[in-house]
Amino acid sequence: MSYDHKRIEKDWQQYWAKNQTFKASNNSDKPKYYVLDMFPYPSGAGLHVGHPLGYIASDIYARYKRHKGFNVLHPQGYDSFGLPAEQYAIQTGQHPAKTTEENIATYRRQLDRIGFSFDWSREVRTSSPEYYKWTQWIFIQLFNSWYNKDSDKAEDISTLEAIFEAEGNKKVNAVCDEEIASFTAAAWKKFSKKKKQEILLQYRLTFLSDTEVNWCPALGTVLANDEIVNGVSERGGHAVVRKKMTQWSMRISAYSQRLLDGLQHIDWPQPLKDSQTNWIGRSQGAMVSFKVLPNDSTDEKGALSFKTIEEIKTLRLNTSKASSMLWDVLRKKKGSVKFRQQYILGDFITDFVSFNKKTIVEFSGKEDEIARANFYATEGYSVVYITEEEILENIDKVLSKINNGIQFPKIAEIKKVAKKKVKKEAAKIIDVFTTRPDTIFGVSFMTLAPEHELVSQITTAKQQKAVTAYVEATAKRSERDRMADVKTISGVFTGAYAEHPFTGEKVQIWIGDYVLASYGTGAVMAVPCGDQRDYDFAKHFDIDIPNIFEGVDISEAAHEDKNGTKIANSDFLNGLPYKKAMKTIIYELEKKKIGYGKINYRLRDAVFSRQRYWGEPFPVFYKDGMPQMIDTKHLPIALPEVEKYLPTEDGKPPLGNATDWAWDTKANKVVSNDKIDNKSVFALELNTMPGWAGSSWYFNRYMDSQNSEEFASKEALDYWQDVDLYIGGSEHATGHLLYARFWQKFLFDKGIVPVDEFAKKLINQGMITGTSAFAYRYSLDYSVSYKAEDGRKVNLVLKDDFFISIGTLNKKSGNAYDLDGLFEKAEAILIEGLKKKNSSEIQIEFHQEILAPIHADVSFVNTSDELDIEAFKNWREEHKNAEFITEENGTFKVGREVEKMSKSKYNVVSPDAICEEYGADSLRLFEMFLGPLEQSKPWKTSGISGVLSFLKKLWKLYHSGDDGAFFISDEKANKDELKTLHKTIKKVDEDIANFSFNTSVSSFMIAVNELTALKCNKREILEGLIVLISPYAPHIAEELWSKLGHKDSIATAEFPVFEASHLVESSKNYPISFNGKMRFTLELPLDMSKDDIEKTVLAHEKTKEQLQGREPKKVIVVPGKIVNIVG
RNA sequence: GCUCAAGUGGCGGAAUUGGUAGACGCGCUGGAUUCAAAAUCCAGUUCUUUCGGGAGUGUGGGUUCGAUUCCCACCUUGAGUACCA
Repeated sequence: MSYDHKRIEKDWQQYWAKNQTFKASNNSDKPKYYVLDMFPYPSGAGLHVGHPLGYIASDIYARYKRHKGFNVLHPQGYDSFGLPAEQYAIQTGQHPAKTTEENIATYRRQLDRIGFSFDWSREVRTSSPEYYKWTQWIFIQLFNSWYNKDSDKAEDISTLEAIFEAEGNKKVNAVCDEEIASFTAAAWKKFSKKKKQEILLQYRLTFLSDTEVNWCPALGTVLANDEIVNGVSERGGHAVVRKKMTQWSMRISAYSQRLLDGLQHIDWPQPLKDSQTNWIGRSQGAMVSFKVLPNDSTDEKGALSFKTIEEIKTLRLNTSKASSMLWDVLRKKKGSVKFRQQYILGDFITDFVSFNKKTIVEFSGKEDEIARANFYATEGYSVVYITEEEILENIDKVLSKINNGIQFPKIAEIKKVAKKKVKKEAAKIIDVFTTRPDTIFGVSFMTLAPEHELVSQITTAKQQKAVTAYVEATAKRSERDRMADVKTISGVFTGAYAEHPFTGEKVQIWIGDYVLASYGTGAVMAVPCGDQRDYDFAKHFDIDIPNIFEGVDISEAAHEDKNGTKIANSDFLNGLPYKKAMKTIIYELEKKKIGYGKINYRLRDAVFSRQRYWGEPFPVFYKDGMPQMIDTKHLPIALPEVEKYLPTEDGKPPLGNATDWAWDTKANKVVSNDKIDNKSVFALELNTMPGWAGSSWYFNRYMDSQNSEEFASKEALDYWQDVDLYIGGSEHATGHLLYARFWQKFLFDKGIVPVDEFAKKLINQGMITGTSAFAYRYSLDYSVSYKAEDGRKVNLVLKDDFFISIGTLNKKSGNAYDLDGLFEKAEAILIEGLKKKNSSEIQIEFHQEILAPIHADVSFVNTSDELDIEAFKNWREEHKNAEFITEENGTFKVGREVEKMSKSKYNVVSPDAICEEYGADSLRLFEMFLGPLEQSKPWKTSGISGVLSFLKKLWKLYHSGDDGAFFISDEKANKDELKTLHKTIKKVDEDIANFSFNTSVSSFMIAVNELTALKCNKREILEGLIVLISPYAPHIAEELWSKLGHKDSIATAEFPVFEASHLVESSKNYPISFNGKMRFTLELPLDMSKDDIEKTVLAHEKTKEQLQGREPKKVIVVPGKIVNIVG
């Protein structure tokens, strides 16, 4: 009976499904073990052989742990919200849920075929309402929480309200918006309900704010930082621009330090930890305040000159094209909204104003913007800023922006502006963050980001023009441009000066785009002698470079090394090394109240809104412009049906197309938009959650995935605790893996989960790349000219394509293949043809020889790299008549190159085809055998024959009867057989502990080869052997196990126990080396003494031969290991 | 630029508390079986050689009786990051 993988694998897969062999129990006497894979996004293309690599590894581990007596949780599910299904919906109109459902079915079929031991009863799908009910629930928990820095954890918002009630917000130490005005308990009590909500919103862990976001116009959505690669969208490579929008954000920054600290307690790959550390970007330093000196000439920054009625009339006539376009639309606005153009309000002329809606529409970038904004704010107007470009680009969007502004007046902005007004009246201060406050005496200028709010206020009249031009130029430059030329130094002097806080000297204030508005305070104190960028800037603009380092030459470059140098020319810091100087200066700054020690993080709060359809809807409605959470007992808020999946015409997200998307607070259900009255029925949030929402907590849901009452029961959470082993790709380092850690810490703070890190150990599996096949096309152009009978000269241009086999190609020297034979042939054909035309003078000219590699589908290539020419010809019309120049033996060899596995490169190999031809066990073994799990390695189908023949040999060991019948002897095993078995047990135990699966496979091969040589068919050996192999090749293992007479699945059979006694040897084959080079070996007893070994070796004739009469200088004997003779 | 990882036969890779480099497999070569092919089995396969041997783990140094393994410098490749003050 021969090995029939198809029958065996089908039978056992059915058996496992029927008996629920891998269903994990939530209570067991066994110790628990949780093995998790990163769940897949079910794409339309299905799986290729690269995808299951990690799943196979985790499955082997899970099965191994079951053999070792653990209660194993090994679940699987789908991260099924996402862009591709939505893009497909936009193109075809097919509902993303349907596409997703179909793709999941394909995935499931493919996964089942590989024989994974998943507990499918716990499957989750992020897009199913039963699941996202709890994603919404977590969102509400975040909304109802604030971060208390004193207790260093998230707390319920009610504790914050209690504090406000009792003592106002002065003593509150929270992670919150930076600009919150302080208030007393009495003031708090007097605030309106709305005002209270506004204030609380600034403290919540998920909050609404106007943030600069990465807007991708092509995708019509906002992207997170980690979704942008090289300045373009990760998906599709579309341009990304900065844009201000009202968005939900997650206050992940509150957890910066804890996310950093937590890394020390988890066993994750160092490169991954490094990249998270890098992403969080902690830097220790100090905040320092610099006072801006008043400008010498104060007249030019004063109020606006008043304009006469005549002037205004002229203004109205001379409006720009964009302005008149907008006015044309605004004047027609229906209902209560009535706009006026160029209307005087106080000292200012508004662009457009609506009195009854208290809304002003202004073109951005007015010179007196701050003064205006202050005035408008104090008068209670909300301002919508627009630009000419926006109008010209899409006037409908501008209109919807204005509508939005009317509907939801921007509270935050009014507040900020109001505060700015207060600030403006006081002395202007530039705050900077620096990691080197110890170099403060080396400050010779300051640089502000062009976007810095003070720029417009401090610039002198003389510099105004240059500064405005520079600010505008920078704003226009895309992120990509700015990134592309890092080398160019640019900047402009503002004309203003700051006062050095210690020396009192005047320090020039510049603006420059090397300072980023989004990091620190958007301003730096420049120390050219200690920072290369400041140095370059100073050199470029000829600014002083004072040296404050003892005995360091700074004539060529800045001195950035902080250790081993002492500070000089720095008053009280003179002679101090870095660490002491840091301490001293921070002490001085704090004493003078002009600064303080501070730790800064690069990690930004995460934008949580997406303008998409296929994502979790927010459980949020808007009342009086303020977001309100829907009571958790009414969850889930199901995704509404829409007719179109694109954004609406007025620029709202796709959910704006839904007709039933309003919340009835009396009936507590979603109702038709018609019913919105803003009394009891309100508009629901139109954004959806980002892709990372559902994946940030799914590992907890698996513990109790069918629970409809709770996120997961306390018992389940307490039992499973956390993931013991998590396997997935390294591409999620700063996305999923950071967000998931953040949510876990939050849930831990709230007492919902028992641990604050969700995965103890994580392994990044490498990528399996494809091996593309190439046929080389030789393109030949030749022109023929001849004189026809009538005397006319005729030119013919002909073209021929040939494919050349790589072997033939390589045999030829030089860079081009010698095509003499072909030319002759072509010539003959032509001449033959032309003769018929009775031409006399024929000239043939060969023009071009182009050699181009063409991808050939890897399925046309056999194990010896030979192309199936017929299949290749039929594949593409243009190759149908091409000629093939083959090897001498008539075969056609393709060229090979390793590339990423992708459809467009025709190198994708599907696991289905492999399972069909070689079987799932072969696939599993081969993927492991390819190389170390964490390494990326190329797939080459030809290699799989090795593991298949291993399985056949294994099968034969158990079928040594006549005609290959199953035959096992109950005889006692001999020493050699036991040695082979126990050697293998030891190796496999070690390998699995080190996740070195590739070497276990080779030790199985060695074991089977040895046992075959020993003609071993003994139960004592073969029962143990098959349990060893079962995690790797479970189907054949089950089959042989049942043939051995077992009624139960092999899944929980006890793993054989290693006994060292079987490996004890009595002698050792010593390598005898001379000067470290091994020359021969010598079999000696292991209990021989050092001296005896030395004597025996030196007496050996081969030693004498090697020494050729010389006396050995030294003899090194390491018993049991080696003998080395130094001559 | 910075950070990290890795460089070993024709190919995937094995060997590190420093101790026989190339396990295991692919491919290739020869042979057996076969009318033939597939499958299977046997032998060989780092390079070089005057068949005694010699050289050899990216390059150049160093430590050591002994280095793929440890140290220093450099080169190459891959990944991440990008003016982070």
